[in-house]
Amino acid sequence: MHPLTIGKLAKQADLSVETLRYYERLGLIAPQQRSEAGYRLYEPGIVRRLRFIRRAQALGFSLGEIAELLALSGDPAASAGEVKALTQAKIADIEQRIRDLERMREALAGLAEHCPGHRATTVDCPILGALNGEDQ
Amino acid sequence: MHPLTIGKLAKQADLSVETLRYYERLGLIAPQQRSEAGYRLYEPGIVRRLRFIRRAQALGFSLGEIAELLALSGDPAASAGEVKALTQAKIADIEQRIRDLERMREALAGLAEHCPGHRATTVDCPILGALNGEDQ
DNA sequence: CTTGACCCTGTAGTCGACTACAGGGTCTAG
DNA sequence: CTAGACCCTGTAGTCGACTACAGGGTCAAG
Repeated sequence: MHPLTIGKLAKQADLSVETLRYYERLGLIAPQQRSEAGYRLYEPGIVRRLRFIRRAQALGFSLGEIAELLALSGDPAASAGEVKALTQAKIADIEQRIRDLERMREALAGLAEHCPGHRATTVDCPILGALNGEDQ
Repeated sequence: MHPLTIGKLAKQADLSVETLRYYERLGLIAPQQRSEAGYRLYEPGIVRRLRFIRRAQALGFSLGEIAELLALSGDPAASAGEVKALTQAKIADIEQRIRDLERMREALAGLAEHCPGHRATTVDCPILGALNGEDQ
C-alpha cells in the first residue's frame, strides 16, 4: 500500500483519471507528492476522501459545498455548527425542490386524468387545451 | 395588431429578443414572414404559442418535449394518446426525482438531528463522521 | 531496445436554457 | 440628415460535473 499513481487510484475509487484531475483543479484533492517525472503520487488514505466526496454528492451537495465540508472536516478547531448549518440549508433547498416537483406532478396528474387518450384527437385533448390557456 | 417585430413581441411575451431567436433555432417558433430588410415579422397569435411554451416549462417539460407537444397540437389528426403518454412519462420522471430527493432529505435530517451544532467541534460532528464512513 | 501501457499539460466539447457580444444594416423622430 | 433605437447573423460564454482529445514524456516487460 505505497503511493498510488493516478491510474491505480482511479481503479480503486472507481472514478476516471480525468475526474481525479478535475477534482484536483477544484481543490478537492491533491497528490501527496510528485515523482521525479512529475507523476502524481497519492497516499492510500485519499481513497477515504474520495468516498467522502461520493457520499456527500449522493446527499445532494455540490462539489463547491463539498469543498467547504472538507475544509471544515480538516480543521479540528472548527465548529460543528457550520456543518450543521450547511446541512440544514441543503435540507431546505431539497424541500423547496420537492414542493416544486409536487406542484408539477399534481398539475400534470389533474390534466392526464381528464384526457381520453387514444379515443380522441389532439383537438379534444384537455392537456393541450390547458397549455393553450383555455379556461383561466 | 399588425405584424410584430421581434422587439415588440419580446415585450409582449416578457422574454428577451435573444430567447426568441433561440426558440426559433430550436424550431419552437417561426416568424410568419420577413420584411424586405430581413426583419422577422410575427402574427400576434404567436403570443399564445409562447404562453403555451411557458406553461409547459412550468410543468417540467423540456424545450425538446415542448417541440413535440407543439407538433401534436398543430396536427388535428394526431391522437390525444400521444400527449397523454408524454404527460405520464413526465409524471413518472417527476415522481422518481421526488423519491430521490426524499431519500436525501431523510438521510440529511437524520444526520442533522444528532449533530450538537455549536456545542462541539467538527471532530465530534456526526455528519462528517457519516461522510467519512464511520459506522456502517 | 522497442512496444505498449501509463503519465503529463492544456484545451475543447457535452448537456439545457439561455445570455452577451461584435460587427454590421435599417428605420424613425426631430 | 443624423442620432439613436432597432434589427440582422454568427460566435462565444455561462453554470456544473464531467469527458475527450492532442501532442507530448515515462516506465516496465520481453
